[in-house]
Amino acid sequence: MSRVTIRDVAEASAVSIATVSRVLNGLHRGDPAVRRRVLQVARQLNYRPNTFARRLAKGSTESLGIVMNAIRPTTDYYGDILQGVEEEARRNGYNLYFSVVYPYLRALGTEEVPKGILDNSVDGLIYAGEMRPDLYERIKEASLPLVIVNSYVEGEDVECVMSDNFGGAYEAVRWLIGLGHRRIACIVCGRGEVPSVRERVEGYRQALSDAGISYEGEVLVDGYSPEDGYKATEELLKLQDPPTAIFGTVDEVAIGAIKCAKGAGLRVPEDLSVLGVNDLDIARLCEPPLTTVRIFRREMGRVAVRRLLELIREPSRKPARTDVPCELVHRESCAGPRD
Amino acid sequence: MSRVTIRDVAEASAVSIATVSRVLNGLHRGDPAVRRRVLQVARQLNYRPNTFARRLAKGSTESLGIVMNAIRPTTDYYGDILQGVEEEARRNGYNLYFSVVYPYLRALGTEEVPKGILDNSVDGLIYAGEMRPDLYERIKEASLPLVIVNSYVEGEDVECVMSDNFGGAYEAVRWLIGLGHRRIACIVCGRGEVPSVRERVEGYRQALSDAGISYEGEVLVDGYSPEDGYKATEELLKLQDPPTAIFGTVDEVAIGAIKCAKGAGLRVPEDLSVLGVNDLDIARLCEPPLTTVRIFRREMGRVAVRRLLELIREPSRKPARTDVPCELVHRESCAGPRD
DNA sequence: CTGAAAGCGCTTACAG
DNA sequence: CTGAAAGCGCTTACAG
Repeated sequence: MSRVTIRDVAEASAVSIATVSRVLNGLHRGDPAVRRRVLQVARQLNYRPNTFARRLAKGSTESLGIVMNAIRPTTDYYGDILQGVEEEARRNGYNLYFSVVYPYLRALGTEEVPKGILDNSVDGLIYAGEMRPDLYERIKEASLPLVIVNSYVEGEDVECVMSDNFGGAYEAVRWLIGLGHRRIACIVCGRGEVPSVRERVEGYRQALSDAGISYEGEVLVDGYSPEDGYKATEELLKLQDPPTAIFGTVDEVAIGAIKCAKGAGLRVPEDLSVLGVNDLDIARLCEPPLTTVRIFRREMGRVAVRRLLELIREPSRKPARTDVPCELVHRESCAGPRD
Repeated sequence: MSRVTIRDVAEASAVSIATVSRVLNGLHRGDPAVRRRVLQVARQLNYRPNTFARRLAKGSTESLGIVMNAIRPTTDYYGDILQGVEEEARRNGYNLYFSVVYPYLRALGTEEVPKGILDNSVDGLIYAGEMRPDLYERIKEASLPLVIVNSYVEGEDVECVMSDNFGGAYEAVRWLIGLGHRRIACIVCGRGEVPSVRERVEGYRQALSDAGISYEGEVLVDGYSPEDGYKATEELLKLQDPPTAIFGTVDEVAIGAIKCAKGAGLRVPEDLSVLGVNDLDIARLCEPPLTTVRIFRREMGRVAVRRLLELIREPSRKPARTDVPCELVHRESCAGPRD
């Protein structure tokens, strides 16, 4: 690219490269006229320092890496996290390397790990989504500072940023109970195997039991799609004691539940209340608009970067979990039960 | 991070650092036993070459940058482009720097340009979205190889990757005409000021004029949201000769149009056909599911990387435009007109 | 084939 | 305060 180096600037300003370096780094304490001259020459020559030389000399990369493990990193969920991470990284003067872990590569038995992320080109790593064990091992080997977003590693002491899944679910279901509902069902995505969903289910259970309610309304589904929610709702409506409200552990299944209910001739929310989690864009657009537990995804991304920078500065710090609070968003898919 | 250098590996294997370097780069032609030994020692020592030293020595960065200019880079549209770019960059052994240009920074008068992207840390740049003039100037100054996705710079010779907006719109509207529609309206997002929308409108017009139809049905709206589509449709339905079909230049406005029509007591598609462009996730989920012109966003991202690598290898190549073909996706929001 | 050495473009003690 | 010099960790002609 640009072929002008610090040497060119030094010659043209009649000073040493050391002085140029100092001026450019704001470390120059001498004659202001010299300072001004160097700056002007640098601008004139369109000088751009070589990042790699600088990093080699300084020993720090001034870069972070983000790795996302999501079938599709383009949904609101991961996309918003990414944006939060980018914002906060930039605010702190860090570049950001972006990479994706493709689940299908694992299926193929490939050990593919993002090139350049584990090879010293980064001061620390943010990992969003379910952690792959092989990757975790490599990160540990490299003793790379790490923050996981929206997941963690069972039995390992690792820094992570989550939303307050338990609290959010608990509040939401308690509110449903306050509306008069007793028969509240729960659609459990991914068979409840993922931490975030599991925690939401726990919040749901706790709210019921704190209210002295016992109701057998949990349905496990494999995925996270409207179709999954649809099927689960079909089952639920066949129950001898069908629910008056459904808590979907994810907006998508809640939307599938609405579709199914409407197809069965039920009105939402008059005949059936439906509640989601996440507040994706579609939650606002569906009919009726979905009442849901909002998760502050960008904030989670920002917090993750802050934690990571702390970890980089103080590697001995004990890893901890940070919960970003949720918020119940009232829209039109919930009301009191009729009976 | 890792403190073991090529020198350590050399000592432990009793060879020179030159040999280690050759072995590690697959350039070693000597004794296979030596090769094996070096490799083994490197693994044992958990040696990771310092990327920055390597890049400084080689003179190439093996990195690309992607800059996205979107209010929210997390929608399907830009998210999918990003994923395509990441895939193809990785496939070619390149790291990817990610950055966002925030429109509000421009509004604030800030000249904020992604740090580290223009300062030699990248071999080339992919820019998705509307190009900011100040940024374009800086990229030109740095003579950084550039590919723009989903936009271009008026009057400048710049490599770009677009979807075939004209062709996609043309085919879609022609199909609507084949169904028997004559009064086909068009909701023009962003007042038609953005290239992609403008091209879609041109395709719409051409299809009408090729069929000998003249109908005054274009409505300009400011944004790209369902609300914009809703308002536009209110206007259209008040017309003395209301349309029997509406072509939304973007899925979101098409969805707003459906909502408005249903609210006004019209059935979709029986009383009004609605057509979108993009095939976002919501197109499948709304009611009725939206017939739309699918844009292959990931493919656009992949193509952009290929073009960029060509440009890097052959900087004298004349910049050109690549169109990724679209595809009409038939769902349930369109039918023949009643009258 | 292999090693000693120069060089990539910076930063930063170290003298002066 | 400022310059000459060493050093960051690699790659790669250049000799041998």
